[in-house]
Amino acid sequence: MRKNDARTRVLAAASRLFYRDGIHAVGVDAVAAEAGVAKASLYGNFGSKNQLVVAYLRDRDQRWQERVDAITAAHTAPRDRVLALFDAYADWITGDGYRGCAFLNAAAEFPDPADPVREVVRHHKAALRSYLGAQLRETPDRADEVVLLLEGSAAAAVVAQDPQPFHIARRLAESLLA
Amino acid sequence: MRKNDARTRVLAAASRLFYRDGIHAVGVDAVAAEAGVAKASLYGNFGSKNQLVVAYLRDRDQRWQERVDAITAAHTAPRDRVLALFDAYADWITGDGYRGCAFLNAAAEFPDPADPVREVVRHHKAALRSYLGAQLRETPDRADEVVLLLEGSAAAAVVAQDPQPFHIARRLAESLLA
DNA sequence: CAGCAACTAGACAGACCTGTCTGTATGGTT
DNA sequence: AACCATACAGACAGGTCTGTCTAGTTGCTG
Repeated sequence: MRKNDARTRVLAAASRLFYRDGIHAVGVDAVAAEAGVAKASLYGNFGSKNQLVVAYLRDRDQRWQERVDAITAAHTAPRDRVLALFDAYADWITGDGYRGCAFLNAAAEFPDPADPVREVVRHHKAALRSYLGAQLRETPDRADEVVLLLEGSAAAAVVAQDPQPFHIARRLAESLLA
Repeated sequence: MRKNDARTRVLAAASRLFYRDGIHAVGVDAVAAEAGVAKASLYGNFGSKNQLVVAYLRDRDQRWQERVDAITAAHTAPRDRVLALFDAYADWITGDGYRGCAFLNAAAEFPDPADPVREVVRHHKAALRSYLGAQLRETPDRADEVVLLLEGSAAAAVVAQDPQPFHIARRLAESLLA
């Protein structure tokens, strides 16, 4: 087996299970089985379940940044880029298995603000704010408002099980950025 | 001990612990101990932990409705009533122990949309939508937008540990309702 | 070819979980 | 006064959790 292959597969399995079922609800045995990997390899690579959770969120943050970059590349005007984000979020719920923002879900399961998990969550949200701030640098207040619309629609879509919140948010964002 | 006293105390203890630490992280022994009640009384009154969780959320929903009614009573104009909601939310985070919306947190811990827990969550959000719809019945689109702003700011405030999201959302709501 | 790092399966300890059960005490109602 | 629903404390069963450990296997590298 190639070096770090076990690590990669554990991370992929953790991402699927933690996101789908919730973090506390998934044991390390389940992650190892889903990855097709021995538990010792999981502990050898990550040290503890908590560190695996942090790695899972960091990985997800990185993949999210890459997706945002891909969306950015397809448009030039800041306004189009931001609106494309709403479309991407709406597409996200259309494919099944939508469970909302993995970072907000993790924050719900880890109450202590000093927990390393919460630091990753803050980092992710800061990155979102930073991206929007860069796109809308001439109207910084708009960036904060768009963040609220994105977070709100992601949360509302979980309950509604429907992309409509994204459509409402997008329409509102359109008029905000007019 | 008076009839149903144990039930009331269990519900109060569950509300404290489930909200503060998360539902999966709190065992029934901890709830019984916090309530100063025997575990058999807990099971006699609620049947199972899952049913206790449902009762906890229903109770919270009811208390929330009462608070909203109190806020409503202090204002007459629909616009003032809605804006007062944002103020109440901002006050909420100012007192410590803020952990966001208990219903969104519960939804994060109970992934199955068919779970009774999720039904209570949908009921709560429908009540919020219904309240705003009644206040803003002449501009129903505004109601959906205000819901997004409230949900978004509640979620963002958890991560930020700061009432600023509520201020931003309130400012945006003000201009929406102008 | 030898050695080493990373993998494998699986048993194990110790803690915690939910839910049940036994047996006793107590307060309100008839 | 007698009864009964409800409360109590706490042991218990059966399962799952995290994390460790043993022992054997595989595959790259010098």
